[in-house]
Amino acid sequence: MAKKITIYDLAQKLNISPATVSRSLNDHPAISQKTKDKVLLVAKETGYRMNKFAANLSKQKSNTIGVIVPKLNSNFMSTVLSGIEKIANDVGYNLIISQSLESEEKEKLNAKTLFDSGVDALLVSLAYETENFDHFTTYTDRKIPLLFFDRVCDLPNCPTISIDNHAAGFDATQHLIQQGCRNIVHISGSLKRNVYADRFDGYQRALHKNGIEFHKENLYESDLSIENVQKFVERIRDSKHKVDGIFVSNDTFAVHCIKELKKEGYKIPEDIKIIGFNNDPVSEVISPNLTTIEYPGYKMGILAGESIISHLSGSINIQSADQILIKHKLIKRESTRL
Amino acid sequence: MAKKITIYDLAQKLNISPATVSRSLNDHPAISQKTKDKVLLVAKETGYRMNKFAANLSKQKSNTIGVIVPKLNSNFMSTVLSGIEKIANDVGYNLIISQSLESEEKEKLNAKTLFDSGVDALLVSLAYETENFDHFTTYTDRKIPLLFFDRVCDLPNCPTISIDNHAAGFDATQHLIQQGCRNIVHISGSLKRNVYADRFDGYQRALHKNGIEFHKENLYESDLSIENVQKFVERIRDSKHKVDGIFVSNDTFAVHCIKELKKEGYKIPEDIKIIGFNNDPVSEVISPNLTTIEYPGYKMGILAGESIISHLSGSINIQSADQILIKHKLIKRESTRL
DNA sequence: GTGAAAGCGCTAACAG
DNA sequence: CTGTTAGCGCTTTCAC
Repeated sequence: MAKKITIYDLAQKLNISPATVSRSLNDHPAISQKTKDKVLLVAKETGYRMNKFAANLSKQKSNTIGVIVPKLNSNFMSTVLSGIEKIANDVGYNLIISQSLESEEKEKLNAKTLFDSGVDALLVSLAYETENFDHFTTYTDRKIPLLFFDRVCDLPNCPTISIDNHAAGFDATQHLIQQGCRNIVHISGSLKRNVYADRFDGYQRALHKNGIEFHKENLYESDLSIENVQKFVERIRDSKHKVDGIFVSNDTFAVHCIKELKKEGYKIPEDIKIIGFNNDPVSEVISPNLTTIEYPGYKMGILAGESIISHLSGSINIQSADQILIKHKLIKRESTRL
Repeated sequence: MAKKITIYDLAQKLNISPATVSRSLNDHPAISQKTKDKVLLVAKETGYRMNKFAANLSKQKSNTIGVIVPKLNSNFMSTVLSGIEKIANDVGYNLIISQSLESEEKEKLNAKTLFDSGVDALLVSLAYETENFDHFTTYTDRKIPLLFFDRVCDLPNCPTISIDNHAAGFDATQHLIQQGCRNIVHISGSLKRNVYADRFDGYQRALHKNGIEFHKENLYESDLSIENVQKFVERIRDSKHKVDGIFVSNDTFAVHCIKELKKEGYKIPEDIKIIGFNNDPVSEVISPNLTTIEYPGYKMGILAGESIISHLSGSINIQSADQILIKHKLIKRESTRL
């Protein structure tokens, strides 16, 4: 059982040529059903497993898709991956997953490694840091399908999948305003990334539309790691103008803000209303429940997977660089109740 | 730029043999530094990228490690993966990750696919369902390193990495007893899996040691999906003997139990004390904070990665099937306060 | 419908 | 220290 058996072994056993074996195994039309059946049978009996390397080398494709994500261990990202994996697996593709850990350097490295590994396509969600996109030209140059999801950039001919962060940011802020907030702080991630920049933009538009002036000091930019919560809460507490609403670009951070604010004696939502982003499971655990924007990660994964697969199978023209926008939804809960 | 350039091209350009090029590229000791430098230079200039398939085919190894997990999208699992990925990436291995979605069938399929993809090693955390382990013999037969983490099984010569669930279950229960609980319910996952079976065992031992009789009706077995929360809470409410403590094998479930119990009018921890498992981030978000057992996922990932890598590099004898136990820790919080 | 033979690009034993 | 020469196992023209 330990010995590797090749198509030559099968050919010999059956007294036919390796070529015929190969064709049978691949269900080639020009082979009689009888031969195919014979081959398949012996293949099964002998426990034949085809050597992917040889096939790949010969065919120049790998049946694998590379994925680069900032971090594996976030609820949102692993949900997306789960969706991608489902699709890929269903159609017989393997997934090579790597994380950039928010570092541009590592992202470059990952891109290179995955290229060398011969992935047929690449899915990426950008690192916080990334400003330069040259490491992707290797792919675009050779027409290897490249698709960005969530944290996207607008490289030519690269499909993107995300929600309308612009509109989502607007909706979130508008909701706070409707609930009576007038001095709203926005806690954002790196504005280099579309997701945060767009939300911030939506926030500003909402303020503007309601005749509320935007104050620069109401924008808190950070990497959204919860070490910053304390600092930000102090900043809110010490703010000259009483803060009555907070729009946080991330549920985890929002939830920890609530905890910290409660410790400081604030009543949520009476004193300050808070809205988060993502609809992470934590948002329903915190008390008061967190109002948030639903960001359907699994669906995003499914769509990303399907999109890249259809590119690969050539059923869609790669040139038609589509931009898929997934619908978001405002989920009203206690943290912004009147 | 789009043309693929091979070692033959380099050889020709440099007027040396392809073999020398190959050796130089691989930093073979028997090549003069001068030649290496020349080769490397031209390689860089021409944008040479080695073809992994050819190398793999020739070397009969792939530099990839397969991973099968039940679900990608759980905080614990993605944390573990994050650790594995870090190690793998550091030493130049790729990770092919697939999920069984708790199905034995899918696990079998994944194992087969990964085998066909030529992974050099396999890491697996078992599905809920899995009862038969024959799909792994393909690996053991061919001496492909196989390692189980978290949800393990005791196949011969397969290293395992987990915590001492036995002891952890004991500690959790003992803590409840110390806090005055006498009628403790245990909410468990599938007892087919070591992690749950062992914890249950620890629970029973603790009861026994304290002279408390175990009642079968105090064991609630399920798949721990939160749809069951309501049902279980009703069962607790309607229990003949007043339940005063709950040991839940999973923080997410525990947290939702707390929410539901509070709705039912129970005071936590006054009426019922609760302890969870894993130390998921949610455990600190719920009010009252959840007492739990810390289960260091990242560390587990790191160790799993290191262990498999050292097997692969032959520095450790695969036969010495080690069992690595990671230390757990009781984290006391409000949900079990006296 | 099937076979012969030439690669795919790299590695490694064997010579020198 | 470097070159020669076989493969690795599969696919794929081009014949028959």
